[in-house]
Amino acid sequence: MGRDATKQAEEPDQVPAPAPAKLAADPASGDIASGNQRPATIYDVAREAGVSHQTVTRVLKDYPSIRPHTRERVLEALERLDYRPNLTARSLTTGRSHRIGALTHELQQFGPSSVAQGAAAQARESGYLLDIVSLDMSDVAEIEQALDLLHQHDLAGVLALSSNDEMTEAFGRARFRVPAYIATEEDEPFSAHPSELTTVGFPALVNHLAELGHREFLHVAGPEAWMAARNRARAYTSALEARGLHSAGTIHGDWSARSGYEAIAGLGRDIPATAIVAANDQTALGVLRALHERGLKVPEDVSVTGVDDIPDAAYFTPPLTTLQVDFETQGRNAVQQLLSLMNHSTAPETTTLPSRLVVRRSTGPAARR
Amino acid sequence: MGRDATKQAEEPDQVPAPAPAKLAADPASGDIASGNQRPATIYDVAREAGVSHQTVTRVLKDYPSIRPHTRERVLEALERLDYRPNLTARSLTTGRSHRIGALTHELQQFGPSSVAQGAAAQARESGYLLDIVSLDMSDVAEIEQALDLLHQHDLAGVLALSSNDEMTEAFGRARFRVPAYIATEEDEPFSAHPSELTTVGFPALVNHLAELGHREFLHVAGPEAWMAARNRARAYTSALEARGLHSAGTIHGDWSARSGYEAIAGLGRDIPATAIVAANDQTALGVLRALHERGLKVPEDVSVTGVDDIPDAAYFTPPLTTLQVDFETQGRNAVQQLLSLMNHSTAPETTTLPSRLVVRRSTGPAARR
DNA sequence: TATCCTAATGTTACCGGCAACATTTGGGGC
DNA sequence: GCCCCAAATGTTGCCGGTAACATTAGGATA
Repeated sequence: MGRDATKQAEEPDQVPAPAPAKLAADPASGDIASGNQRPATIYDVAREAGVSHQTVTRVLKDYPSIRPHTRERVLEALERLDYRPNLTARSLTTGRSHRIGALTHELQQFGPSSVAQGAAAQARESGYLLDIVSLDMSDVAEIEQALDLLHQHDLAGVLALSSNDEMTEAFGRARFRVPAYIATEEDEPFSAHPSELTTVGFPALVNHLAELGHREFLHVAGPEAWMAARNRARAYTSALEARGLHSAGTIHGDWSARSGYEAIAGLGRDIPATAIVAANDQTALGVLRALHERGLKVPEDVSVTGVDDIPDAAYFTPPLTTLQVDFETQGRNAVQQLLSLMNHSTAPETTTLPSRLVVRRSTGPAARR
Repeated sequence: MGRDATKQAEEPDQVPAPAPAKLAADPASGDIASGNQRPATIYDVAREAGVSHQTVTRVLKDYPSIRPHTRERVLEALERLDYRPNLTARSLTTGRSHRIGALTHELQQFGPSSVAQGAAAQARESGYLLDIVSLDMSDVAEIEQALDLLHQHDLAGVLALSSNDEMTEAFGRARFRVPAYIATEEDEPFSAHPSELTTVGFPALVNHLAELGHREFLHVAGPEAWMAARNRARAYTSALEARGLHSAGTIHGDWSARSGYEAIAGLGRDIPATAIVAANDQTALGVLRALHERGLKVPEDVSVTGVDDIPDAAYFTPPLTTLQVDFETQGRNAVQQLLSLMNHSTAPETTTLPSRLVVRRSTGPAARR
């Protein structure tokens, strides 16, 4: 991989570290006004307000029976000392933390990182922090080791943001002491309802292609061990069947442009389809490249579609027709599901934006063969 | 460290519907074999071994003076009860946690997410967990709110993984109680050493273009508020100057393909350069698209280069000449720097792979104008 | 005004580890 | 065999909250 880097440091009040560069941290030394060295505890507040620490707790939790006068004083003390609860201490007694562990894979990819982004945002809004552990999902042992690590950290729940069979297996084996949830794009049996891609996306995509006259399709899928890949492949197939069309085949790739390229490069002299449906936009990019090198024009000779609608897709050559996927909402939903498990409440009806078909220039009338 | 892994792409999943996917909460049955309901504490272990809890602690920390016989028994008890330290409790007393807060932006972008990935991996290998907070960096108030949240969570340190001026400002204002470190690609004054891009990458890139006969260059940069964008722009300029060449201008974009497209689309009838140096590959993709729509051929009419070497770059039309950037190592280094700050040890000499020039087909001999 | 009862507030214990200090060993020197 | 001291191990207290239980205070009642 490449390289390059830079960095620079910064530093706190008390750390006499050797920091090379310097970033303003604490210009002055004697902080009188704001920062007291150690953060205030409920005991400090109690002393300040002239009450017991328990009363402070009660005020903090809006306990009903507290005399207005007392509450007033406590609130003032809280304000004056700029009290912030120590979440660590709280977790220790309550046994509940406010952190959610999230396992993910290949964070560089647009999908997973978008899901993570959404999950992190939702977690934050719900008062949680998301601990992200990115790992090599092909190694069950590594996944289990990661789960073990998460356990020690006393999390409120564990989330699997992107998942393949290994992850499912590791999750199945793990003996969680906290709620755990696997977010997946797969339909049954993992999800009560079929995914938007299955119900809306692929049918719309196939419809679009069929109306352009295409009758022969080829699918370049993701890795078989991935639930999302299987699901998309299945959605592809069933959408074709629903229209009485037939797939000329499915080639498994690994979501990358390279694998899309190789899938097409590996075909014989003739391409057995007029439309190539890639499982994601990256793969489609590789397909476009391979077709270009074969001297085939898109969409005049072959139509190509992707899934995801990554920002770059609109700038491919040609711009890619694809299915939008709302990753961010997926991430948010996953967190909400987990939170509902944690609260033993019924799972909220999550809604995802429908998987919309975005038609660009990579699809056109089927070529006469 | 860096496993190079050419990646196999991957991709997330979508949680379309509510459907409690799979969850494993403790079946709450009688776990006999492995999992005891509550995890064992040092007190449990002490009882099991017939010693005091403090002796257990000593064994755990390899305290010197412990009779072999005693140690033996404690070790056995630890094993038997499958003891795992409760990190929360430990943090409470020691005042040090094993979590690092990381602020980042636009996690969907390849650069930031790769940095995050590397940082997460390094953190894990060092026994830490990375708490990622992804936020809108343009809002100083939001950054400060996030920092506040992080503070409550009692972290061992705080890291800014991708940074612009707002982030710097917020960091400067924040009164950290723990070490904090800003990872950035910028050279002085933020980094002791100039970045690899400045010393190696851009000179090599400009050299390559100059040898192809290019004399007129255009730079499509990242957003001005981003340190990395400024740094790359500066590296570009100084590399040109070093060869006595001159830049025809710098247009600021926002790292996206769209901004690359608009930068070129917004130019007048003539493009004032034979080589366009984009600040990153995405921007370059947009540039390629815009040139294509103008009927200009790459590299026959104009040469285009990027920076980052994202996996897709090799499949652009045409495949992109670019500078490799080792984001993962950047992330790892940032964590190491932070850890050294935390330990009051001298900052480790971090090494990054040099920024290598990857020549593909988007650059060629300068067109006669 | 004495009595009760509940509202209001205070005290104690505990979560699980760690550290300071206290106490018990055991082996060498005499 | 006795003493002594360092080695080996034990006890106590504390980190900052929360919860259970205890106590006090004040108004209503008699």
